[in-house]
Amino acid sequence: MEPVTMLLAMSYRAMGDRFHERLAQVGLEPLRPAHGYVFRFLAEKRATAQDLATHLGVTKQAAAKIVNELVEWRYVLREPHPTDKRAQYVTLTTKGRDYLRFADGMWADLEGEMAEIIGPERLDALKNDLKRYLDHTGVHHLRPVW
Amino acid sequence: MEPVTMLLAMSYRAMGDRFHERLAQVGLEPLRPAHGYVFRFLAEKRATAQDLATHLGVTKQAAAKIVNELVEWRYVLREPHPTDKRAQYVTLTTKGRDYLRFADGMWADLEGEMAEIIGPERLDALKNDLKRYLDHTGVHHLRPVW
DNA sequence: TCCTTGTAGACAACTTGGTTGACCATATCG
DNA sequence: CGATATGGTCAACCAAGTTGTCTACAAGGA
Repeated sequence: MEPVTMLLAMSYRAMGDRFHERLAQVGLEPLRPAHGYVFRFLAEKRATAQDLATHLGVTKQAAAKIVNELVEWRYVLREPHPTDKRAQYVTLTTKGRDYLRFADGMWADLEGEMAEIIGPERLDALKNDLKRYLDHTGVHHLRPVW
Repeated sequence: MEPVTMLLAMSYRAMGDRFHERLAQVGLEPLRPAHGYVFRFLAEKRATAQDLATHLGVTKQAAAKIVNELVEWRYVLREPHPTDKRAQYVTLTTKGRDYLRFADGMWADLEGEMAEIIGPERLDALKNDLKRYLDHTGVHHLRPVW
């Protein structure tokens, strides 16, 4: 029997691949997981590039690159920081918020698909088991660089 | 509730991190997942660099780099192909086989740890559910580049 | 046999997504 | 006010892959 590690990795990959397949079908830019992480972060609070860097667990330079891409693609825009003239806030555009809704819907679809296959009650049990494992091992935040 | 995708990714990462922690403790070279894949492949059959490339799902050049590292670190060695003067077989050294045993033991330990946390019967169910999902989505082989 | 076509492996240049280091302008604290 | 810390940018580097090219050998006809 295959080790759990493999099964976890493969399942994650399977879902991720299906996600990106559909992304490509819709003709969207090739967004990476890190971008999704940025969107979700920005949806909750205003943040500077440095805030994003901290949240993503990368250097500010790496975060700046990501922000640059997203600005070019019109998913986010920079606006002046009200009190700190060095800093700039990064905020979601309408396109950015639309993408986030779209992505959330798709993840939900994929999870629903899984529920159909293994049964909703098994899915629930599975999620609970994984959460208990994570709780025990003390992993609560995950860098989006996988 | 967090989406399954996140939970799968985080659980995989948690196990992987624990694995590499222990690797580092033992003072071994910083082997990546791809290396483990190579070992497991070589343990079963003799293979050329090209065979490995196909198995790993990367170009032969990328496979050649990996083989070079492993040769430097004395985990594998090259020997002439008996019938094809172009090709070379890559075979595990004793050090390579030792590593493989060590790694297998550690993965088993980590799985045992998970069994303790969520219960052996839940672990079993979880693995079965994931397998059913993978079966359904048609993912049977996974490239080690995650 | 020879000749064409295919393939294993090496070498080099490029790409991607990160890193470190240096710097400027502005903030902040004693 | 002055020393020190911090946000953002620029530039150089690195790691792990890619594509493209080349050589030597293999293999299957004509």
